[in-house]
Amino acid sequence: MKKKSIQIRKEAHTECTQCPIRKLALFQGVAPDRLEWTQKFRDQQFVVPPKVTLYREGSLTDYVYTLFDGWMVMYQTSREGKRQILRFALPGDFLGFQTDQRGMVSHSVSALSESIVCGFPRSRLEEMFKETPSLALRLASMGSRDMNLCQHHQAFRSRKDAYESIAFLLLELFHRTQIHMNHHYDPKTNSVTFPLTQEEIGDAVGLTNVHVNRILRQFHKLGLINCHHKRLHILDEEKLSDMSEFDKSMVSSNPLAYSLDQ
Amino acid sequence: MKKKSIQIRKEAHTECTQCPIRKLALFQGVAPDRLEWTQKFRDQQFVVPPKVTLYREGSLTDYVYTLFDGWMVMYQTSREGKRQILRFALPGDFLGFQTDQRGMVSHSVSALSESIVCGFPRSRLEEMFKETPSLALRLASMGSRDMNLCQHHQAFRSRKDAYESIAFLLLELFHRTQIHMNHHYDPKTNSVTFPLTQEEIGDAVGLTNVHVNRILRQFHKLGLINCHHKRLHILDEEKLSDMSEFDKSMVSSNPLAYSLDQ
DNA sequence: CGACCTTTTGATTGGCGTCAAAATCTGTGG
DNA sequence: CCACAGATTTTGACGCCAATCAAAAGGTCG
Repeated sequence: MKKKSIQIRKEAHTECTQCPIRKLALFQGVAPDRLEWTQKFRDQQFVVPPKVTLYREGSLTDYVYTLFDGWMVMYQTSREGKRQILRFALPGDFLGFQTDQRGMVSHSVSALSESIVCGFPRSRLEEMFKETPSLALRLASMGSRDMNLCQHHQAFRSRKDAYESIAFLLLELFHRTQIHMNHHYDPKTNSVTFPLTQEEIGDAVGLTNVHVNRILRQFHKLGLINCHHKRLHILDEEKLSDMSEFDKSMVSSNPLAYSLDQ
Repeated sequence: MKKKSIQIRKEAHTECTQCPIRKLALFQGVAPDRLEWTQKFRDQQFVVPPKVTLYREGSLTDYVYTLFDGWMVMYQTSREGKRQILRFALPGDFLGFQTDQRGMVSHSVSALSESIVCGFPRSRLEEMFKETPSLALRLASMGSRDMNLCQHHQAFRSRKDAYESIAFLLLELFHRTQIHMNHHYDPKTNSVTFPLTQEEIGDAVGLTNVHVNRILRQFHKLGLINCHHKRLHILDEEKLSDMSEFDKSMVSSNPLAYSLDQ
């Protein structure tokens, strides 16, 4: 196990332009004066190199995080040491809020590609909610989106075969990538950067890498996708969407309760 | 399809002693004066007869609910009309907060046994959060518990075989029932009331009723459980717990972030 | 160039779905 | 209290999707 230590960036000021907090989903729609106020709480930015773990399941974390750039995985480790991927975190996602009743996070988070995260002291969350109640609602709403996705996976797990599961995951990531990482999207080829290995896809949808490979080859043969060199081309979104019952609205970044949104 | 209309109880005052709001998980730990204040928002109590739907997926609900008494199911309906059970709601559970980005609830809720729910206007949630920020945190925490459970199911879905899935569900319900429905628990026989059919179990864990039956018969033969007449006896919790990697802490009712709890 | 990771392909196995039918339980009306 | 209809449980035979085992063929990076 390679284990580099996490680097802490000095002087967050210079980073602001690179990663304007304004663009992050969590803070969208918060009034500008409030926004400045929340900036006070911003604590430290980290660079997390690939394969390095941000936090490990079972630990008592003092921080919650916002992912600024990069791809990360949220996973649990089974008794036998196998990695169970819960979901992939993309820029704008919030990490580490969920804990069990002892305050321990229930999953680990590692970087797939070099990632930049922003830490926020957990102890100040309540203070922040008091000042900016809409933030609490927004956090809850992001939680709802995650919950909806998670529930969807749970509900359709055994009804879905390998084709459906994989098609769904590809579309989910394809769309989520476009929402917050437009610079990675190439409209000419309808493709996005896609750093996952087939094994990681398998760990996410609950299939072996071998079977994932068979399905992907099929998709390629049928002219639905083209996936090479860390780049995913969607050639026939229509068909993929049909076979997986994928609904864009499920990955929308702003699932706020309607009556609270006005 | 039988379809009785939902009865609305007049004069909530008389119900207070029956279903003291003080005991509900959502309001545990809230200061008494605040508690009175939240009572203002309590709106209507409903009795939902068995098989009647409280709300249907895709609707714009004006209320969120707390389940006071009874068993309910949260489910989604697939394209082919099959019911996909997400989870079972037990007294103390909060229902209907999650919505998608259009404000529509993503699941339906129906009563398994005669149930009593308490409606709360969604439009007043923000107001309430402002007055009582800890309530927002508590709501988020309950959401975290659900999310943890949901994630667990998602993560281990394909690693778990039928034995493990069913053992886990039985233990989950066994413990959750004890938390809020102690009057249903019989320490003599280590049993609880258990209104689920084998088909409902199957819909929840993603197996056919036929296969659920085979597994339950096995469990019975091995002396692990005894399930008859709407009553579940746990005979060998040790073995069930081992085989399903069940952890009591996952269903604990008070999963509040540790650093916020003081 | 060599070690290691990832992708690809084939052969075999097994868990669970599907289909079918019988047995048992439940409750409702006469 | 019995009778009967519908729901639920139980059991058997058979088939298929994806796991497992094995091994070869690229790819990538130091």
